[in-house]
Amino acid sequence: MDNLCKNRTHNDGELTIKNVGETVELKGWCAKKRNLGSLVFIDIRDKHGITQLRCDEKTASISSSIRNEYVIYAKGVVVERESKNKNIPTGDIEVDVTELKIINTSEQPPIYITDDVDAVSENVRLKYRYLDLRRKSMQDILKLRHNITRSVRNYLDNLDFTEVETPILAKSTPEGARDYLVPSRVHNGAFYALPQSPQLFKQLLMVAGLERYYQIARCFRDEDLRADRQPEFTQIDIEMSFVDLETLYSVLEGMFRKIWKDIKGIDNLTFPRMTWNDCMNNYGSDKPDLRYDMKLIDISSIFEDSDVEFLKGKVIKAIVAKNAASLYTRKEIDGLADLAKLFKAKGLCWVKVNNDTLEGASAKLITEKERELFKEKLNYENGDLILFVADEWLNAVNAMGQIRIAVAKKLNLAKQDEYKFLWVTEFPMYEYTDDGKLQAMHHPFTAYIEDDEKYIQDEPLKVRSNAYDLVLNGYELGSGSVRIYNQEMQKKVFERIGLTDEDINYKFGFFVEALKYGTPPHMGMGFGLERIAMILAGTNNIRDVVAFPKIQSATDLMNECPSSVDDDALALLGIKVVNKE
RNA sequence: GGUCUAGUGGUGUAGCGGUUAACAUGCCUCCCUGUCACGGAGGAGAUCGUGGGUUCGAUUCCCAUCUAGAUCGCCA
Repeated sequence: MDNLCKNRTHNDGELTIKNVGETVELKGWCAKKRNLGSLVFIDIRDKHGITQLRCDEKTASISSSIRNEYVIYAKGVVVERESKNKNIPTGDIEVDVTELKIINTSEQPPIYITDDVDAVSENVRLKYRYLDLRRKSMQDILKLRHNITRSVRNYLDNLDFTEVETPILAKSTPEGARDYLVPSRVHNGAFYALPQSPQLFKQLLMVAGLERYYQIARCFRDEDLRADRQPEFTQIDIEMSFVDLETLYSVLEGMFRKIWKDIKGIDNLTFPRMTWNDCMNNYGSDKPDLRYDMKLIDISSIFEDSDVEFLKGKVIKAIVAKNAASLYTRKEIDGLADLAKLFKAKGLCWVKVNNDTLEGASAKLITEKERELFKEKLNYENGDLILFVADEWLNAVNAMGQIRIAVAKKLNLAKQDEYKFLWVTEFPMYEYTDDGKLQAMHHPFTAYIEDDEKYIQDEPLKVRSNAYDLVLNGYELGSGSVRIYNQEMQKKVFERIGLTDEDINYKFGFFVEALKYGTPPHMGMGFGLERIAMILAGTNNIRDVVAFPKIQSATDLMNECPSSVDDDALALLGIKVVNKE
């Protein structure tokens, strides 16, 4: 067996017509065997590619017993093929095998290793992830992730950033997402929490004087999963001291320019900015997909004096879906209405434009006089479908934002290979929870815009914060903010959300303490690595860009975690499980 | 926790109130010297997710449940 552990002379993707005549030794997996009787072709595969082995009578006894996914060794001479395969780089040659050995056998694989992903259900792929990852497309994605982080590290290293690892075992924070807890053996009844983000640590590194920090940081959130959300994920985490916001923007834009240049060869990215308020008004979303336009148009003024009760005095937002009238059946429009209702709108109005007349359920709501203004505002043409919602401002924009997305999807407006970044700026500082309590929209260490200080007491929703998101193609890539370094401002922010000194001390004691010791002005941002990878890989499923992902129930189908542990282990931790499944 | 969708040989699908449960691929045996998703002949392999109900009869209809996905809530 020993000689089977020797190096191979070549990998399985590099032999070409230039190598003809050379004696080579290859190793890899049997990807496919084609048995023509006394002549057998075997495709040997490693991470570099596939080479065809030509096995005749000399090796018949071995070749006959080789099955898919056996690990094999082949020695032979590179020869030009009689019939060539233009589809693979090694298609001009084959190896005329003189020596063939089985290094390892394989059970019949539950999945066939092919790049036709649809050939296997995702659950089977996830259960046998190590086989799934043999597929070239999956290995390409792992390399893509590697290339992203490599670009990030290269870029930030050149700008004098220091990568620092922050703890995985940390202190539970009482706000935000649910924490994953880890029981302490030494201190029974006490728990570590896995970090939701390195937020507090990176700010402490600014207090410490690192000035420029980054980390490819693993984060954990015990919340329900989504197509773009995993309970553990990786954040490109960045923080800077002694810079202004423009500098931060340009550093971060430069990082994305480098990533896209390195990976896609694209160097014409632009980074427009829009305030949160404009964004909500124009697109009904704080993460709009700008690959298509179809802005929300405000037509409230047209119906100010309407006799129709549910239009009068309401905020009315409309979209014009170009040439969509004939594409939507009544039933499909009803589906859109259901969607609008799901987002708290009371209903959805629609009209189709046909020969300059308005047709459809809502046409009768619009008087002759209003029609002129309607036409002028919306600038519609024959064949267009007009959809609008009348409601309170937030409900109207939210609902129409969702309608805009749904219509764009049906009309296939977004191009796969287009990349539209957007900075969304000036997020509100505060928001109300469902039970009527005021809370910080981002986090309570975010600085507000000083001009708005006058609103804090009486009109807190008008206070804008120095928080910003970077959005790409409808995904939130990351968010960040200018942090509070001024004790007075911090006090005001805490006070307004009703935190007493006691609360503050209990929740953020060590952190607030640290900020008292000469905190420099600082700001930063965190980006979801998986979302970046998803977009670059052209997938809309985060599991595709994670080597060993968890499914919607937060379990791992391969290693079957989480799992119960034996009573001794629990006793050591002072833990008793009450409702054991 | 809510809503919607799906569960049929190893894998991917079809089907239907009464079928020998179909097809492809994979697997096994045999034939084949130019294949490359090789081809040809034959064969094995499925209590149709689970439990109840309706029915003379259920894989099919109904209810429950489990599992998976999408989504709302949630994700400061």
